[in-house]
Amino acid sequence: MRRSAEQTRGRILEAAYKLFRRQGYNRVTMDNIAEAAKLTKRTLYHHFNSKDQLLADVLESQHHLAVQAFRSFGDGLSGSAETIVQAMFQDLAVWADRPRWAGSGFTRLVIELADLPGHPARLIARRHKAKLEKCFGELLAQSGVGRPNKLARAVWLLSEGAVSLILVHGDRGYSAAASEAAITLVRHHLKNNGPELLPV
Amino acid sequence: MRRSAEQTRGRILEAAYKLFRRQGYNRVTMDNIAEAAKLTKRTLYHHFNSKDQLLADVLESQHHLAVQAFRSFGDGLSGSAETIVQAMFQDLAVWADRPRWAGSGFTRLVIELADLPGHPARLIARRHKAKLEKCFGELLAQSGVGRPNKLARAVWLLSEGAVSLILVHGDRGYSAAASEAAITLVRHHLKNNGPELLPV
DNA sequence: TGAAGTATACTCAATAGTGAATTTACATGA
DNA sequence: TCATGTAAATTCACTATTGAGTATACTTCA
Repeated sequence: MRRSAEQTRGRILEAAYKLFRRQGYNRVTMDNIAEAAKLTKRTLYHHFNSKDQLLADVLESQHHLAVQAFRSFGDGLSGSAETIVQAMFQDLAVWADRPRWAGSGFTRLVIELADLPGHPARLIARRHKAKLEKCFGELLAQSGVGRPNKLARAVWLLSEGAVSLILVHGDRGYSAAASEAAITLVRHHLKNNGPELLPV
Repeated sequence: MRRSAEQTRGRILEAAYKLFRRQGYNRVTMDNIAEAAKLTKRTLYHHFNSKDQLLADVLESQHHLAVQAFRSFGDGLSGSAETIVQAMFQDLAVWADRPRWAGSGFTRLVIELADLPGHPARLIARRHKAKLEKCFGELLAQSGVGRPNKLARAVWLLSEGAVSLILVHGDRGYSAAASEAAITLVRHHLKNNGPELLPV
């Protein structure tokens, strides 16, 4: 089955991501992944050198998917900064409401590996979060707000906080609270940094 | 050494917390803990039935310590809501600046166990976070602000977000951004909910 | 035929938990 | 006051299992 290599690889990445996202790194075994991808462990090792390597590749591929998803989310919007932020938290609420939701796979894995600063997965996760924050800033810039990156960061903080606290409490109320606080910040920001007539 | 039981137990709890906080649950072994507490694994099992049980007891004891610490933090303050919030983020910045800081042990463990909703450690962590948020609300109430719990939650979200993002990026700039956003929220809140002349 | 892909069946180390014996500190009786 | 019984505290050496990674052989397609 020479031709299916890429396909097999994809199937493994997908199965591995599902498991890592839900159960973290340590509690997922290579056997689990093999079973989920419907092949044997030996085949897994044919495609990936090690568990760490697999994790890194999984995050790399998810990174691209997430950036794409964010871009298409942004393309669907074309309103004020307030509209954008509202849509974002709306999305968060829907996302966090899924049955066995267990937070962002990236955040989860970074935290699990928090004491291993040099781990490749951490570097990828870091790049990922930075990229999304940047994309969000660009989206806000398009809406014409001044100092978009500053606003993006503040809103991003609320969103990350909401993810953490929803996980801890299982209470989606935190999403609404974060949304409200974010809107307040947006309005305040608009007053002080004004919507620029000529977006930079 | 009949009398030292309580002492030994304490030593174990302390050593276990240090390890769990830094390395999470799965990557810490009972042997590690025994070694850190300078005793054998069998003694560990004399004091605690299982690793899960130990984790639960560790969090329980840390919960009490953290609440005490927060209370004494609160007692040292007696200013406006703005002062309180500023002090809080100042504390966060100092805390996160410690050499091998790895975030809040509670958040970390909850996230690691995110897919095990019934785990006793999660219930304790949940109670813990709720309690701290409540204490924070009470502190704000003392400063005379209206709807203190609402403000507390918004600020708390920023603080949790900052912890996450500092962990991901190792960049303390997030603490400053969170602090600034929090101050903005406080001022806005004071304008709309006014400092009540007669604190409820 | 040959190389990519897959399977069976293994190795070796690590780890949660245990069995049984040993030591220690205190309470009690003489 | 001092021997001594006793239960708590501790140790050493073990089991059973799990999990990352591998040796080798078989299969399929170009």
